[in-house]
Amino acid sequence: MPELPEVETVARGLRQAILGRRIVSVTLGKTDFIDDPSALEQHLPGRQIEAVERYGKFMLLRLSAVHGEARPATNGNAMPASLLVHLGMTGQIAPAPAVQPLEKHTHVCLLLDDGRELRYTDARRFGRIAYLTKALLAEELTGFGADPLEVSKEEFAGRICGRRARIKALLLDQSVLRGVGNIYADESLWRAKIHPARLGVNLNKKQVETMRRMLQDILQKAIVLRGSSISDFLDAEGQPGEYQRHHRAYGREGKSCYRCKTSIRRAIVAGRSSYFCPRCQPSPRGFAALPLPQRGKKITQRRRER
DNA sequence: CTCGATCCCTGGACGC
DNA sequence: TGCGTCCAGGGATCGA
Repeated sequence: MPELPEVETVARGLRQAILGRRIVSVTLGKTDFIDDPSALEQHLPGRQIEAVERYGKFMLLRLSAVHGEARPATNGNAMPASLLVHLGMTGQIAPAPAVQPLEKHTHVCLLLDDGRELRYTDARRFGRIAYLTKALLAEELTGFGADPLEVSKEEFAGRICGRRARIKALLLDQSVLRGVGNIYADESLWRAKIHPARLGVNLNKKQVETMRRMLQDILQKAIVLRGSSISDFLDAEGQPGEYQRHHRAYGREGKSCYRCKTSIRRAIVAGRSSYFCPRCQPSPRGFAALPLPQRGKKITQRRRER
């Protein structure tokens, strides 16, 4: 669930909290989501966290070179490096006093030089952590698409127009745009009044540009509100975001459209639940929404809104 | 090139 | 109360 705004929020929090700290030691729990667990234990201690960056849905902790002791500098392992962190669905990363009891599903603890630990918890372990040298990082980041916040009108059009894939699939494709996930795809499609199942090739220039502007506007507003907390997203200070209060489509099946009062419907597009207004966002020929679930379902969520 | 299906994983919602 | 089932979904992978 963490998408661009949530990851940006976490990265900003981390920047405030741990910049300049040195990693003293590494403790690992389950490691099946870590590229090379022993590389963390071997190469993180002694390095300083010099920067925290976001790249799409990834966070990059930039690490200093290892200095001091003469170390065999094989494979550039004493050189500056990065810790790549993807939060997957349920990943959380935040500093805590080392004496504080561990949350359930804590799988990585980086002891810092100020007595705190940078802790990574992830119930579902859909996240990813990797220690990467400069060369490996460069390789890792090739093939990603444009930053949706920065992408120009021309480049965006170039990446959408002419494609035979559904617009929803294109928005979710990290090699087209980096950082957009299910929530912000649906929200921006609703704002742009475009059905998620429309094909890129069938959208006109004006629609594609509207799509880009709505996407950028929504992402910016979501960052200001520190992202959306649907189930369990918390930022680096352990605070939930507020943007879920502004959702107009995502998760609103059966509720009325904020523009026209028609019931929001759901369909599976690009393998994901997609929420849209059947009136504001007319579907392509022959594309049917899922039947509305009978009353009695999702009482809790229905009541919780606003 | 694009598609859908499948897997990974756990907690929470739901039905009986 | 408790148990089984389904769903959430980013990303990798595979076959069509």
